[in-house]
Amino acid sequence: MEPLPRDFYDRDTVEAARALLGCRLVRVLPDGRELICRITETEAYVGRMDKACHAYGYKRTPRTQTLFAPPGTAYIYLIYGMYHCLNFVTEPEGEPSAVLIRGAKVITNGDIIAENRFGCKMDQLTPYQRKHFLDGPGKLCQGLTLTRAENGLDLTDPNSGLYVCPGPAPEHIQVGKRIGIDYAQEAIDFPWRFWTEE
DNA sequence: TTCAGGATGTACT
DNA sequence: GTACATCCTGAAC
Repeated sequence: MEPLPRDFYDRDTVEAARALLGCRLVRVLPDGRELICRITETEAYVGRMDKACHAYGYKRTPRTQTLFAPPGTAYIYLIYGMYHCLNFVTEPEGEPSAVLIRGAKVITNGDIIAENRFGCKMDQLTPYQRKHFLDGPGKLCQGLTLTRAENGLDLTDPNSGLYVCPGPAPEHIQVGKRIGIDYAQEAIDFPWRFWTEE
């Protein structure tokens, strides 16, 4: 399948966050194996005016540098010292904005993802582990072996190791406040989190 | 099913 | 030194 073009990301971040639900996230490992899942949960972050965004007010630091890259770039950072979060840069280059990928469902190679997450095959997981398999940003990155080494990858390049393909849009989309941004004052209440049960 | 606590490193004040 | 776009475990209910 063809990766989504740069145009897909070159637009309003909140729109992009909605549009990404149902799309296929493809991670190509160095050995060529493909881990594919369906995006089920996203959040929008807009540096121009959103206090929850790392690059709020166009703040440029070594970490936020990637947010100023062209749309369709992967922004991956370390959180809480142990986990990583995957984002897709959006809007025209120079507008530091991105969509956080918060959750997904496995489509192919679940056993490899389970190995990355828990060190065992899919069928060894407890019901709890299975139910909450990739329903968090840290879990997703752990399952797909995404770290800061993958920060800056070009999502429109099928050879980059990480790209996104179109998928069926979900029929029902839920909307709510974003998670874990209690410090962000008025931005706490922005309804910029989107998810689907499908 | 919910809850508290700890793990862990870096960015930035 | 403090906060952080988190996750897992184990105990209580």
